[in-house]
Amino acid sequence: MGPTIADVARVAGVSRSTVSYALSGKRSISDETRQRIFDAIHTLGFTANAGARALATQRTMVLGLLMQFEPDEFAPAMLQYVMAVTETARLKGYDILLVTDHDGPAALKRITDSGMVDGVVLLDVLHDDPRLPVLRAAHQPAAMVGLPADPEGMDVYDLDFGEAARQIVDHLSDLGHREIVLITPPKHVFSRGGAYGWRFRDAAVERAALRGVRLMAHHGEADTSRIPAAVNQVLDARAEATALIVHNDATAAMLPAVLGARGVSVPDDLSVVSLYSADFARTFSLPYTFVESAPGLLGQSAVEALVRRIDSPGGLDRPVTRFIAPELVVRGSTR
Amino acid sequence: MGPTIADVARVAGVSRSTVSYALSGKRSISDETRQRIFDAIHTLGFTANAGARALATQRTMVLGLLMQFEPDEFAPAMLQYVMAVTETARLKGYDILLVTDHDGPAALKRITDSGMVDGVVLLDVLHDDPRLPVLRAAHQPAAMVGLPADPEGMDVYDLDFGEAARQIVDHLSDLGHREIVLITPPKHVFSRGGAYGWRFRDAAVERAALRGVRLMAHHGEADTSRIPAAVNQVLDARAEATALIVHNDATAAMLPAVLGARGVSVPDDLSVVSLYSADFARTFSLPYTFVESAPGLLGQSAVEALVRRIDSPGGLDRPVTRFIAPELVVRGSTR
DNA sequence: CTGAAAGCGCTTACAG
DNA sequence: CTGAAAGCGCTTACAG
Repeated sequence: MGPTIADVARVAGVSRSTVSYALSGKRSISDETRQRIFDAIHTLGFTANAGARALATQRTMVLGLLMQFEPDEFAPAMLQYVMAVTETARLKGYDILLVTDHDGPAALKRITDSGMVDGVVLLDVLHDDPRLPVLRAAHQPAAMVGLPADPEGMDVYDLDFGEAARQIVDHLSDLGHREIVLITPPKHVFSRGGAYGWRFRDAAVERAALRGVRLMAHHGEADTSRIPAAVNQVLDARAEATALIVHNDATAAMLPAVLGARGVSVPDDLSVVSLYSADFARTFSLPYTFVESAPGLLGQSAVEALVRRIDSPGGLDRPVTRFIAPELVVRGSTR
Repeated sequence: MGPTIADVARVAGVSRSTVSYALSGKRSISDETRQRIFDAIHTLGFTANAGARALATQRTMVLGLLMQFEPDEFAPAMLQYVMAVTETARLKGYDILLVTDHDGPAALKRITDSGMVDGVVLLDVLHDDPRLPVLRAAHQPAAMVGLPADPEGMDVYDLDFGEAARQIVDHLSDLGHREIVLITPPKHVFSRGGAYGWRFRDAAVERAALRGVRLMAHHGEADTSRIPAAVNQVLDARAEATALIVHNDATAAMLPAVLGARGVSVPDDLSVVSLYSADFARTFSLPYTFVESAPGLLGQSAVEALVRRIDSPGGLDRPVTRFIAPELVVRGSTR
């Protein structure tokens, strides 16, 4: 195809190894020689072949990004992870192989065994994620977003959902609310093993009890077309509730329309707090007080940890589970 | 790292070439030998190294997907292209290298010159797209979604926006509407060179003139937080209008809330037609009559064309520009 | 039906 | 400061 390192060597009148060293800077080269080499590189338009380099160095400079677009998932939020991951990877010199196969374990095995990537980022890790056994067998560096049951040996980054729930309940309780409704992620998120669902809910329930507040949790509706009816139903059933916590992107996105149609004004009739990213709020023009879910920070942290681990193969530092501290952003939807 | 083809050969008691041929099926092998080979492969857990294979075959089985997440873009719609592209690629045996660099031409040159991919899919191609010169110089198979000024030598897939506009105008005109407002993509889409903006608008204007209908085009607002005000302003200025055409995802997503707040009921007070994908409509629970923008079909077609071209390097068939025929889906938001 | 060997395009000890 | 050579792990003509 394009020119090879041999062509550059010939034009510059040096050996291939010298060209290689000029490229990598791994040994000193006389100014004059280096000049000739880079001139040759320029006139030929040479770029090193990635495959050959990977074969020789055992490094592909590619990271795998494993995610699944569940058909029943609310996709817009996923995109923010993708953006953060690809951007951070590029900053560190890596490209991203995007893997969305329905069969996650098989896909992971494929890209890992064939040496296509130097490491993998797993998104939306489940409590008992079927990809983890594959990962452990593969002995590939990995970083994940989402807390598995057994994070041993893995770098895990996730929001501290428990703390997020406590902050929100405290905030509402401090304001005097005594009847709170919580809309959690849809049922299938729980049964699939999305731990963030019950980590948030259980902490909210516990904290509410501690503070003498009544908090009732309801599953959010997965089918967007049925969300308005579902929200209305919950609100009807809990007429005494003065505050609503929404831990579900799809419901949050539709809430202004639903509450508007219902004639409920926020925060006069109802205080509302949600959990999502500021970007998400902007896209959907959501005005609610919220806890930042920090997809950008999580994606970035995961990639940085992964790259660090790739760079120190010995494993200098032990793998960590790190919880991002949640941050409550008051926007005036509560009183 | 893992076992190599040499390990398999040794265990099976054959030569490396025989193992390779057993894998590829490119020459006949005795049943007994093949059995021994696959046994060895299984017990060793062998998977061919992708880099080595790519170096030998000049094929990486990876496609580059080039897209930009413009900060001012409404991202949710982008995701549907990504899903269609990755899914179709996998079906054809390819993986996807996701490239989102802000400097598109440089990124394209990088992955192309280094031989990381066998071909590229360009999304959101502009009228005078700076990536095209790079592509032509690279001599890499490519397929694009979005119509460039000069598609010569390129496989281009795009919706027939002109026809979409005509169908919509005809539909409204047939229903008796004589005053129509069109909200186009934001101004920056036009100045950036997103041809779909003016292809739709110009066709709508022309068709309206032909049918004796007044049609006023207004740029959509890019800043989501300012969309409600912008829509209200347009509607105030065109109080006589009985129909609204929305060619802007962000505005469409917020339209139910905006019209609801305004007390406008559809289709009694105003007929509404939009242009988006059915998936998008579902995500945002949009009830409007619309023309399907077909991101799934476009992404799939582009990948299939790309793979075809990769497989027939001679270039058996000439590159084509193919417009997907738009399809009007009546949902009862017009009368 | 099978094997020995060259080659894909790099990197990196080993020598000088 | 620079070069010759081996090696990374595959594939594929060339021979038999």
